[in-house]
Parts: sequence; C-alpha cells; structure tokens
Amino acid sequence: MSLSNQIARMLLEMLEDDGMAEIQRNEFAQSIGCVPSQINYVISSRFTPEQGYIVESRRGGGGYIKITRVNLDKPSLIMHTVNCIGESLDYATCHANVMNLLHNGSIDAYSARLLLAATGENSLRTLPSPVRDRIRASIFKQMLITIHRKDD
Amino acid sequence: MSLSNQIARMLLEMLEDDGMAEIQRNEFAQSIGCVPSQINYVISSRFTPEQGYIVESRRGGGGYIKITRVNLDKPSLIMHTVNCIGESLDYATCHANVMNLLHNGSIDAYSARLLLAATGENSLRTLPSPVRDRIRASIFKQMLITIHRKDD
DNA sequence: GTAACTAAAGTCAAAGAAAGTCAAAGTCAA
DNA sequence: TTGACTTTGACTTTCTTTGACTTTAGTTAC
Repeated sequence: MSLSNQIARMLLEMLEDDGMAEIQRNEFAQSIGCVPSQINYVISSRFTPEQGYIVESRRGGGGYIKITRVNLDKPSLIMHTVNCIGESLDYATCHANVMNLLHNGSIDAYSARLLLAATGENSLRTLPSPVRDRIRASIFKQMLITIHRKDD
Repeated sequence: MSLSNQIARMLLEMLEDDGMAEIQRNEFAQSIGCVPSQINYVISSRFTPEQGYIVESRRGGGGYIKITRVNLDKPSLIMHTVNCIGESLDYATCHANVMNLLHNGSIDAYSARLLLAATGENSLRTLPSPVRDRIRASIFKQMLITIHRKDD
C-alpha cells in the first residue's frame, strides 16, 4: 500500500473516532517517516470539499491542520452537487463526488456503482480528454437528477 | 501454449480462488517474463465486459489492476444483451433494450431510469452521431454488467 | 511597540513509479 | 499467403514522493 494511502487511512481513522482530525504537520510527518509536504498532498488529493471535508490550518508556532467532515442535509446535497458541477468533470473529481454522496447517505451503494460505471474511464476511454470530461459532466448530472426525482 | 493463454490462465486461477484478481502490472509481467503491455493485451482480449469481467486500475506509485468476474453460471438476459450489443448503439435500440429488460423482469424500474438517463440524448447530445453511438454502447455495457453483478 | 528570531504550515516543480496506448513486427493456421 | 491473433517496445498519462523555497504566526530583546 502506498504511503499516501496509509496516511489517508490514519486520518480517516481519527475522523471516525472523534469526527475530526487535528494534527501538527511536522510531528505527524515525522512519526510516519515522510516529508511534511506529503501531508499536504494527501489532503489535497483525498480530503477535498468535493469529498465532503473542510480543512483549516494555522502556520507559525503552535500551528496545526484540522480536518472535519461536513454533513449537508441529505436531500439537498444531490441537487447541490448538480449545481456545483460545471461543464466539465474529470474522473477523480467525479469519483470524489460520488463517494461523498454515498458517505452522506444521499445515494445508496447501488446507485453509486451505476454512477461510477457510467462515468468511468472504461465507458468513456475512447473520447479525447476535453470532450470526455464534458460528457462525463452531463451524464453525471442527468443521472443525479434522475436519482433525485426518485425520492420525491 | 501461447504466452497470452498462460497469462490468462494465471489470472483465471486467481479469480477462481477469490473471485477477484489484483495484480501489479510490472511486477506480474516480470514474474512471467513478458513485457508489461502484454498484460493489457490479455485483459483487453479475454477479460472484457462481454465475457463478464469488470476491470479497474490505478496508475502511479502503488498502482494496480483489478479484475472481478460477474456470475456467468446463470445465464441472464442481461448478459445476453451485453453480448448482442456491438460497438455502436443508437438511442432507439438502446431504449428498446432497456424496455425489454424491464418488462422481462431482468432489471427494476429504477435501474431502467438510470440506464436511460445515462445513455439518453440529453447526456450525449454534444457528441457527433457516430461517436455518440459508440460511447452509448460502452456506457450501456458497463452499466449492465454492473447491474448484473449486483444480484449474484 | 518593533525588529529580529524561531516555529510552524504552504507552494511548486522536478523526479520517480506505475499503468495505458498504439503501431510495427512476428506467428500461425486455413 | 493472407488475415487474425500475439508479441514487443517506444511513448504518454496519471499518481506519488521529495525537497527547496515562501509565507505566516508567535516570542524575545531592545
């Protein structure tokens, strides 16, 4: 397992326990045995707003990084997501959004699987990159709207 | 026996054991003594959705390729449909297929709606016609096989 | 109070690690 | 002997790791 995955798992565990993870970057990095900026990489690739996290931090003496999971109310998160997606959506972001919706309880595991199947690289592989991201955005939105309609 | 067949047999064996095969491409290739891209060839020729496989992968450090098999023992109309769709699928035919599956009881109304949302003209409108039908075919297949995996 | 020092965290780009793509060359059976 | 299937390798893309440099916050000496 990659270093980044390990770090992410540790942070997730802290979040699990107290609904929040607060660390001192340097000390944390040292305890893991990595360079401090690796922590930033992990956070920016796996604890984004799309994934439902808020990150706060402070520099200087007594500095820290604090991650919290935000819980929007369920019904509106689907439409909120639809509205936030622009014209273009890369796979990583799409995946993050799906996971967030799933985690939040806005969609079930089955819907998540279908969303990922439809928007995954296997489905869109043959499209050139900019077109692919545009199509992914529109498929994703159409499906979310359909899911949303279900429960009203 | 050809190299490709050997590789396929090894993967099949892993699948047999845990219903899933996860490898590191380079390492695996090395252990067999072939070039890494040969693995891709084997996968794309023998582990396709038509043959009942779902393939996921990740690049970069800690990358992997993961193959899972859906249940092919009980022949279903779903898998039959996957096999009958070629490289290209126009909307009318797609719609007819979905309706057929729905009326047949192979899929539920919710799945049908999601399939139609993903493959509908609203999602794919901006693609030029021949490309659109190609993409529709691959989205449809990826989704169907995902649905099939659900009820195994 | 403010300048200088110290202790954090942030940024960014280069290097590294892995998988994906594609097309040319090889093989083999009909 | 030709067409389908395989094998190979050069090149591309994506994800990760590292480290040098920057910015910000607190602390201390004056």
